[in-house]
Amino acid sequence: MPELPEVETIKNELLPRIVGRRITGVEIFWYRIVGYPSPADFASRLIGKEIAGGRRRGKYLILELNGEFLIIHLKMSGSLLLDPASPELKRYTRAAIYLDNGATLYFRDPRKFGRLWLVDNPDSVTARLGPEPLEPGFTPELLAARLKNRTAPIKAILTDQAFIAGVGNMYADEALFAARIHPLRPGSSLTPEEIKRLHPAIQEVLKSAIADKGASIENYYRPDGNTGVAHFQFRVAHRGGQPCPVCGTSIERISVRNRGTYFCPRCQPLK
DNA sequence: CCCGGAACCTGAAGGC
DNA sequence: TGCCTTCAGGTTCCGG
Repeated sequence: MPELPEVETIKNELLPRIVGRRITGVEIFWYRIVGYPSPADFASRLIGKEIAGGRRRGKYLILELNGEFLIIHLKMSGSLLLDPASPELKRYTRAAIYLDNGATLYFRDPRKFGRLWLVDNPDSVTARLGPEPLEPGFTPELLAARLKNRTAPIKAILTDQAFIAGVGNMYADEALFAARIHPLRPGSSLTPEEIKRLHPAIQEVLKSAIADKGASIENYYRPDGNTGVAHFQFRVAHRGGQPCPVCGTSIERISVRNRGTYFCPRCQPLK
């Protein structure tokens, strides 16, 4: 599932190959992946546009098209593939964007949750997002201030995109393990010491995963069709029943807000 | 404002 | 073997 490190990897690997290219054609194979405008307008307005640059905001990829913005969210199972070597990966293509150098950008998404928007102002899509966890503005003090008055489980808070942008299910579990905090602890109950551990833990798990080109759990592929290796570094995420790498206790799996949540009951006690 | 649960999807996995 | 059910999860929407 693409979270911040996966989208960052896609951005890093895709942009050098598409910036400066002009869009010559667009096909939509599943209309509901187009969030705005209508699929027909989306396609006709894209044709002729040049890809001038791009950036990431949370889990969104934003392509700049000289005054307009193509915004992409991969949700659970989406990939952006640029002429992948394996023809197998062209299955589940929901949209194709043809470029003036003969390359094709495939939007692959088996579960059809992904979305594409073509807008004049990116804020119309991303305005609700909280701070970027790897930007200087995300400080321990900001984290502490935002946790006040939050009674939901810390796991649910960390995956709330309005709280922090880009952290999803896997990296929330990894950060809480690194900070030795039980996922069900109410946000406002965290002590100053715990917040001091949690802040760098969030940044470190994200940076480490970016260095490993993302985690290939389920359907994550890089633009060339390769996978990432970050999941081999996971200490608790998706490791239910395996021994904790710190103390050997069996990793537990519980459900928090209907999301699979992995933690070590000994390293992350509820108290 | 904040919290929790349903809905959107479909392939994979498990039960019988 | 095969049908049926359940699960997975990012985000939005809705009710409390």
